[in-house]
Amino acid sequence: MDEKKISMVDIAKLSGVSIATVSRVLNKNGRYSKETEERVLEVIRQHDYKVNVNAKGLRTKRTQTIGVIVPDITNEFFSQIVRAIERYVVPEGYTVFVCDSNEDEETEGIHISSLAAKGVDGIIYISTRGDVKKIYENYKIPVVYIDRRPKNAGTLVISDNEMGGFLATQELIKKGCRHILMVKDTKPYSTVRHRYKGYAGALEKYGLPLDPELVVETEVSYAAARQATQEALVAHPEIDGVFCNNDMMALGALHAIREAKRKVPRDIKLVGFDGVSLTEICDPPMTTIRQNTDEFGKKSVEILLRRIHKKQEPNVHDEVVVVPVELVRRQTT
Amino acid sequence: MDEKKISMVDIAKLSGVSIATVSRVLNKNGRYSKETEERVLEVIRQHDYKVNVNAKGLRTKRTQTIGVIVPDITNEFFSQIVRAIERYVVPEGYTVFVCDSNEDEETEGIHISSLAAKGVDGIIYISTRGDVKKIYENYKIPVVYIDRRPKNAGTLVISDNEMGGFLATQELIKKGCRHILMVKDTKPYSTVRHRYKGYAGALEKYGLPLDPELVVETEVSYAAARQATQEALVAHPEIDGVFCNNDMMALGALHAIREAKRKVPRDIKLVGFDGVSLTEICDPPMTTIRQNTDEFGKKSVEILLRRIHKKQEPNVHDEVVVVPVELVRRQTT
DNA sequence: CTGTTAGCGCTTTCAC
DNA sequence: GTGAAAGCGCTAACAG
Repeated sequence: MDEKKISMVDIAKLSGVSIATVSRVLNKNGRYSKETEERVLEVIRQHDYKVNVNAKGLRTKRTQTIGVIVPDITNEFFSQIVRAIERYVVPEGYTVFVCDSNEDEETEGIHISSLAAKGVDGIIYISTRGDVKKIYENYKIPVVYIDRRPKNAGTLVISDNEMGGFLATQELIKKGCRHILMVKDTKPYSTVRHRYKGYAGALEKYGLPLDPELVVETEVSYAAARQATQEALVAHPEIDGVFCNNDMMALGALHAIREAKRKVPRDIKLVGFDGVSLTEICDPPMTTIRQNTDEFGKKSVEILLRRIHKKQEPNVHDEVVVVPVELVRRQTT
Repeated sequence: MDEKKISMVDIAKLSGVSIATVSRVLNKNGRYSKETEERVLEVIRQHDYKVNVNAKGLRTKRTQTIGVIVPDITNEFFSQIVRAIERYVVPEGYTVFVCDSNEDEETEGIHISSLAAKGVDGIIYISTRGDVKKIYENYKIPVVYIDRRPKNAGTLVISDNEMGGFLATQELIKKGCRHILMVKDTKPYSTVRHRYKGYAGALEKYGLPLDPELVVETEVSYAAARQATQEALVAHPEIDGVFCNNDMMALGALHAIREAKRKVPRDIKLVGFDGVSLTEICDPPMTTIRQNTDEFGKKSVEILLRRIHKKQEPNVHDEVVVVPVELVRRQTT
């Protein structure tokens, strides 16, 4: 009834071999006969035996486990990344610890040291910090940073944010906008800086002046962006295009524009950033810059696993993978 | 430079005591003097020592780890639950494995056996299955089911879905609706059944007929709900209220109604279900039934930890916690 | 091809 | 109050 969990010793006894042989079969290390293999495997199957990952990890210093730290799992953009990471890592036999930092540096620290204590084989990290401590130096755990680019990050996978800002702004310009408002996040993330750079670059390329009054900073939320846009629209009635730092903010802008009795896209055109699902289902569906979250997952997993398996000396040289973004043209431009 | 990871032996040596003592102060097991404690703790702090959870788990059969299985992490409702679970479990020293089943039964199975192999102390499980295998019987891992109620689930934490259906329908009736369309999910989940029951119950209570033609089943997506609503509106122009199985579907309905040139809430009123963020930011903001995801996390963690700590004999009696829902009145009613 | 054996880092009797 | 020592379940020499 309450038989205790079956272990390798049991399997060994039941199949009449030594535990070493069982271990070899399990790990496909060779040096056993076809028949032994079959017998052992059969016994394992019959008893639904599973190796104890703890014990294994204790010996091998591998846990088949990775940690993922995200700022906010309820943000669809981040949950998409988590999902993509899972998609690529589970088939390789890994399980993922998901840690939500709540955009809080201290919480991040707690998560990191807890992940270290659990002996994760690697970490994928979207950092809230501007400057990251050297996790690899401290814990010898390979880390891949994604999305944001903090100082001291070694390996990272990021979107081509500058190109995104450029494409968004260019789209507005090509559709006839001459006075383009950019609604920026106040946070000093690299993503924000790069998108702004793209915005400025596009203006320059098309010979439009960069009016600092048309660049407003605001907290990254629907409500804040809505209000900021509303105020900007009052102060600068000439605005005929808006580029927002992300989709949620763009939705705020959309509603502010509507409130101001201006028509989208007739009077004012609008582009968001990220490509989350709300851009498809808002009214009208929104033009946006889509980030390739699947590729984020794929690339970061690929690099992390390579490092874990030491095919590449960890953090010997920094590696930066830039994932292309894509303009998704819909009905706000 | 490449000093290997510090272990309990090192701490013991450095503080001039035995490893047994170090272990005792670490676990606050008593039987050591105040001074020893301070000395050991100081050394631990200086060297930023962290216990090896693997080794500890090997001895104690506890990993300070729980698994959470969700159907789709990119669905805000589920990611909110994950977040709430984390919020309550991390302070207790646990880390959570998040597993996305992609609404697929086979994937769920893979996750479960992988979680078992990792030796999680417990599992919180939103199952896609109608009937669940007895995880506790097979693996001796305590499980708390949440949100959905599959057959054979022991302990579970669910919303008062029937009450939700009732409240939604009652709200529509009280605002004057007489022909209320219900857009249901086709899946046979308990949540769907109960919401329907509440809908029917409200109609009955207020003496309105239950017209089977006004109950349509559709895939759970924005697009499907939009189309279903559109068709229903054509077939039944008398419809003056719509209750949807979830918010995403309600948004589809909202747009179908607008497409049909009917005004919300003037001509047709609308209530969703879940209370995700889109209900606040759609236009007009939507009346909905809010599920208390925080309470989901809190209660399920509470019960799970109680079982893990054997304060309660696991699954001896089934326990059902029903979390109240709440009508959030906004501008679609 | 197969078995023996020494630990991995920790908890927990059992002595003192 | 403290230490010695026996494993937890597994891998990886090493010896045959």
